[in-house]
Amino acid sequence: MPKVGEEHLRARREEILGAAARCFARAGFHRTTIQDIAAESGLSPGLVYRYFADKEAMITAIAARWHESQAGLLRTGDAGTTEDLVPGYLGLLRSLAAPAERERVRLGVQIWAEALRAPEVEAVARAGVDAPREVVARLVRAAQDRGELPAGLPPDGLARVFIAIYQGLALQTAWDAGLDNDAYVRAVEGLVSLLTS
Amino acid sequence: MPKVGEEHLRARREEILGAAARCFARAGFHRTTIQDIAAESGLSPGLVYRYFADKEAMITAIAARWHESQAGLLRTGDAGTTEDLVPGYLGLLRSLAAPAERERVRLGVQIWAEALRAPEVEAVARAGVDAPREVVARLVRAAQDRGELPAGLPPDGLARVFIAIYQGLALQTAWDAGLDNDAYVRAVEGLVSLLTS
Amino acid sequence: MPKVGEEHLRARREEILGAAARCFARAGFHRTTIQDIAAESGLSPGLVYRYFADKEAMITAIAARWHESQAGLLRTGDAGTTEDLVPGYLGLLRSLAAPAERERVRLGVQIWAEALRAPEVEAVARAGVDAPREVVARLVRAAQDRGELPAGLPPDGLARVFIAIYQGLALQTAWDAGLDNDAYVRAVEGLVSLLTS
Amino acid sequence: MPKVGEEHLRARREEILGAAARCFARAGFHRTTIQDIAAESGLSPGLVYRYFADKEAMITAIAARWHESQAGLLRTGDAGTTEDLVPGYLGLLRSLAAPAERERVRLGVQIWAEALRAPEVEAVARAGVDAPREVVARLVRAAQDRGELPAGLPPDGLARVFIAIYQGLALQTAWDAGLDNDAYVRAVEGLVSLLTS
DNA sequence: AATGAATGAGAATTCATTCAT
DNA sequence: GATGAATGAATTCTCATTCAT
Repeated sequence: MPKVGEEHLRARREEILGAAARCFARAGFHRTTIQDIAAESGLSPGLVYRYFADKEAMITAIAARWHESQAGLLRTGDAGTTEDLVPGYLGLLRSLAAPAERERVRLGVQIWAEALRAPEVEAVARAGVDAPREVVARLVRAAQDRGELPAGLPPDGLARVFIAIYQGLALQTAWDAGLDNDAYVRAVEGLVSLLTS
Repeated sequence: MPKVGEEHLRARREEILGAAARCFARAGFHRTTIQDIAAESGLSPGLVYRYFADKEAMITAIAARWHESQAGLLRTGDAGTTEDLVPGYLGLLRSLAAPAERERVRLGVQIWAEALRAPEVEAVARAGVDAPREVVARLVRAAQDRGELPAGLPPDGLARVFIAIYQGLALQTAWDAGLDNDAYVRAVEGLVSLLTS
Repeated sequence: MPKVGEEHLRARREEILGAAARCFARAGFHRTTIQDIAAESGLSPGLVYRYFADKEAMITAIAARWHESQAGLLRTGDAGTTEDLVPGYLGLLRSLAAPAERERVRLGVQIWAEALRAPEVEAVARAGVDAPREVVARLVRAAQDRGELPAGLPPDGLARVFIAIYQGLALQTAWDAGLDNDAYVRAVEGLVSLLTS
Repeated sequence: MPKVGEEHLRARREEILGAAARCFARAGFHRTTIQDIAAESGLSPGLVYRYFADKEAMITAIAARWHESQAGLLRTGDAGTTEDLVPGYLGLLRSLAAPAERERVRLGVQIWAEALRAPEVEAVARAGVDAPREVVARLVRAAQDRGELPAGLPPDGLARVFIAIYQGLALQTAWDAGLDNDAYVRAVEGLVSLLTS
């Protein structure tokens, strides 16, 4: 009986998504064929379609997976006070330099572009930005109330700026893996310490 | 005699690129067909190939054109002192909210992703970032020498951060044309004034 | 002991054929997948192949089954004299209007078309027409001998005409379940009574 | 300039439809591939799609074409009085035996089956039956008024019976090109002369 | 016997590119 | 130069059939 457990199904799905992520990171969504993904995952093309309705669905799943893991990274630094937040954020920026993150970073940029055309991907991308933005904005407001941050700064705008600093670094890293991540992070650190002093 | 031909050639090329830019911004590089571009420009598909070797060449040309116009925007605020630079930079951020910029912004995001796969596009994109980065880094260094900026900050890193703040806003604007550009710019303004005070 | 196996085998086969008939009547031979038939019969796709060599074999079996049940209907009115035959024939025409016959009628039209390409189906279809044709022709000849039918009519041709009148009604009913079956049968009745008077 | 006249377009379309008709008559709609049609018409697969949106559209066009030519045949015998109609009808029946009609007849049967699944084909098939039915019914009514046909027969039913006699002969001819068309027609002739005497 | 996951050949369709006119 | 018809390779997706369990 090839009846297979729930977890096997899930594992298979992950296997395919992993292969797809590697292909997509390497060649982009549109230059990657289903055959490529099948070959990369060691499966047959037909089988891929038992797990995903079509290529579009795979792209959406990849985007969702990407933002989930992103959310996981964010939660690491998700304490509650600004002081705890800052080291987490800087760590997040530093992590972009890790060679293991190369695939993720490249994938992220492709997803950003894809979000402009695929509404499902857009929804996922937007949610992936909105959630942390709201968290950060709330923390900024709290810090302003405590007098730890200048009162004049719009919390939402500031949150967006910090997200942009992350996005821009990701983009620049995707283009040039050898960029000086440390100089970047130190510049950000300097800015933040000006803010909180 | 060859002058006219040259001019005409150039004009035609621009015409086609304009049509291509509209198509690409709308549907992305890979969902846009040569037939779409021909239709949008009012020419025949065959004629497009007299001006561009292939689709790849059109994408590269679009990317180059994009970074050229970007450079043009940057030059506006390219005075020499930090004080002149800041209003220009803030103006640049504000300009992203203009409806007329919508196409440019969307196109930019697509180019960022394309740069990951097409070396020619990557070269163009990298140059488009490196040039302003060096300009800004030089200005930062000068300002640090004059004591107008804290000495501890790595000029290159700081330049990258400002570029990231632009890129991230562009990305967020591409996704959501209705975002609060003003709040963003005020947050950046706050950061900058902390820096320069 | 083999009796039970035999019975079971036959029953299973019938079960599958019933499911296949429903699917085929609904969607045609070529738009119906083995998976559809498996789902409709509550079995697994693999199991279907223990009872039929391939899809072709199922279609042939369906055609055979159809003509068998058709033969059963014909036998009802298969007495021996023309007088007994006529009510049976008219009853057969009337039966086409029954909602329960809808599936059979639709299936029949599909089989007619399939017979043009599959020699096995053709053989079955031809036999299904030839047998009643010969019966009717024989009866016509007998009636002509008894002087109950005009002598000049070719018995075989007339038999074919009556078959055509059935086939055509079946076809028209398959297209439009709401057609006026009664008017049709009364017209046929009129024709027949002219013949036999 | 490969700009091509309207008539060339039309001719090309007819060319493709002709090739498709041959393929469809031979192998049925679903065993015929677009490649087959392209090969049969001496064109490339891609070109077929400049003339037809998809395979479905080709099938519908084939069905429409079939019924148009059918209507042409009918008009031949479309005089106005029953007396003129009868020879035309008998001629129509006889024409089914012509070898040149073999393709048409086989195609017709496939269309009948296809009409059960494709609404567009159904509409075409229904119109192809309804129009002559109404014509015949009107003529029957007129003949009844003139006392040339028995008054008791339902005109519409009788018209359907004559259509069925045609359809059934077509079907039987499709299966067996060698059937005795003459015997069939003489039987019909006998029936008709009983009716009108 | 039974399952249903897995296979992979095959079919429809698209579209970059060419080329006859 | 210009056209747009024509090409055909490439790609997505389906589904009959097999096979490990």
